[in-house]
Amino acid sequence: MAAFDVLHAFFKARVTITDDEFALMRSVMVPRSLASGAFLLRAGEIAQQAAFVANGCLRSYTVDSKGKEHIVQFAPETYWLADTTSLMTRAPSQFFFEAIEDSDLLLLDGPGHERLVRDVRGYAESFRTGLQKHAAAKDRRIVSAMSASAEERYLEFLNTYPSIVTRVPQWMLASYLGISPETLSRIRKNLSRRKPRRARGGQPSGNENQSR
Amino acid sequence: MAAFDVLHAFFKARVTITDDEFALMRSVMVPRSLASGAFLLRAGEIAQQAAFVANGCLRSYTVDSKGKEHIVQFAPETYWLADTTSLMTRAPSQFFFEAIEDSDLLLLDGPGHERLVRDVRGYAESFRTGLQKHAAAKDRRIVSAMSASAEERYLEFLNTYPSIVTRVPQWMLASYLGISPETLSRIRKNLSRRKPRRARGGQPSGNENQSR
DNA sequence: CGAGCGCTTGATTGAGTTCAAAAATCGTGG
DNA sequence: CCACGATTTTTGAACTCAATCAAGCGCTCG
Repeated sequence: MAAFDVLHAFFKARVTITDDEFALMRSVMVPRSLASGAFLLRAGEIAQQAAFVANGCLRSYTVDSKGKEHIVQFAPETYWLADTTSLMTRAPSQFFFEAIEDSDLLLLDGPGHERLVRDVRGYAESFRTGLQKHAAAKDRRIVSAMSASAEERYLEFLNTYPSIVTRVPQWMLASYLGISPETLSRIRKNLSRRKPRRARGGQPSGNENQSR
Repeated sequence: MAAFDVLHAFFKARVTITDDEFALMRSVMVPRSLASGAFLLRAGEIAQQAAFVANGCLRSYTVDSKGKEHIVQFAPETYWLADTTSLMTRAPSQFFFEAIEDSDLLLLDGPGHERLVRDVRGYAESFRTGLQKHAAAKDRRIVSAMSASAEERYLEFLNTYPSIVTRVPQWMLASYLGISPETLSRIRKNLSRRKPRRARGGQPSGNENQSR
């Protein structure tokens, strides 16, 4: 599906938006494609715009003082990705935004965002609720990182983002969960022993139980 | 200092605000005092308002599935405290907000907030930058929780919130850092051996260097 | 077709937890 | 102001989870 169609579907599913309003969005957002492995932003650069992921998937990560990568977020289709701190303060970013699949993005710079907040009611609304959900998710992740075991965190992730698990390499998942690839491999082995996997060619089981 | 004076100082230090605007804020925010140990919000209740802490200190915490407490945030004077999720969705909160010192608050309900966002330029501005800073702090805490050792996290906290360390009991600090009280005690012992503390009353003995 | 990358498996190690109990500190009533 | 009980904090010992180090295997992609 074309990038702007994904965007349109995204908003129609959440808020009411007129054709005029969408035309405005279309005029301020700039399409851009990234090949898998290409970067939208590197640490040290100053972020120029936020991105709506229409197709594909990106990851954002930091590199800590010991040179180790830590994945902060995955952003598959219909996710937004931005370093708002760098964007607003013009300070160098701490993050890398890298496409991990061939991806289509729609970019929105600071003035464009202001324009949409002012002139597109549904945008402002969706932006606000998005921030709020995002903040709540971060709180949960903090508590989970500090209190849950590696296996519990993996199972949580499985429940919360079932679609992502199948798309990203295991070592990225491990990085996101804050565990070593070896540990994740062992966790999966244990789980598949205890709760045996459905056979690999069989009927679609249909039970992707929805998270809340 | 009286609660509204603290609020006034808070805004004057960050944005420009007219007397009329501040009069409006005064009219929509409701003072409330909490004795140490009293709750502003309990898990299961629906949050009714955000709070500005003018004096004292609160903590917010959740209780996980195993019945263990996890402190999510400390809120000393000039901090804001709110469960925006519960506030906006009218869903039961996951959090407890408890005063850990006798505290003076100024409460702001949903409509009051909307009013201020609309009519007080500086409020909307400060609200937005506040959200942004808060989100960035959470990202840092996530990465830190996943990558740093207990000692590193403690030192980070010491640097970031030096004033809080002296005010809260150690077991609360441990809960915030996601480590056991015993571990925090041992960390402090090690640090004071390595980077000797000023002596408590007696002669400084000189050489504490009995390394392991 | 070979090299490298990702995943697995095993062995070892270490940071941090848990359990238990002593020592220090705090607050409250007499 | 002191004493007593209740929290906190400290200390010790055993144990656990997950990291690290080290091979080995199987793909794929160049």
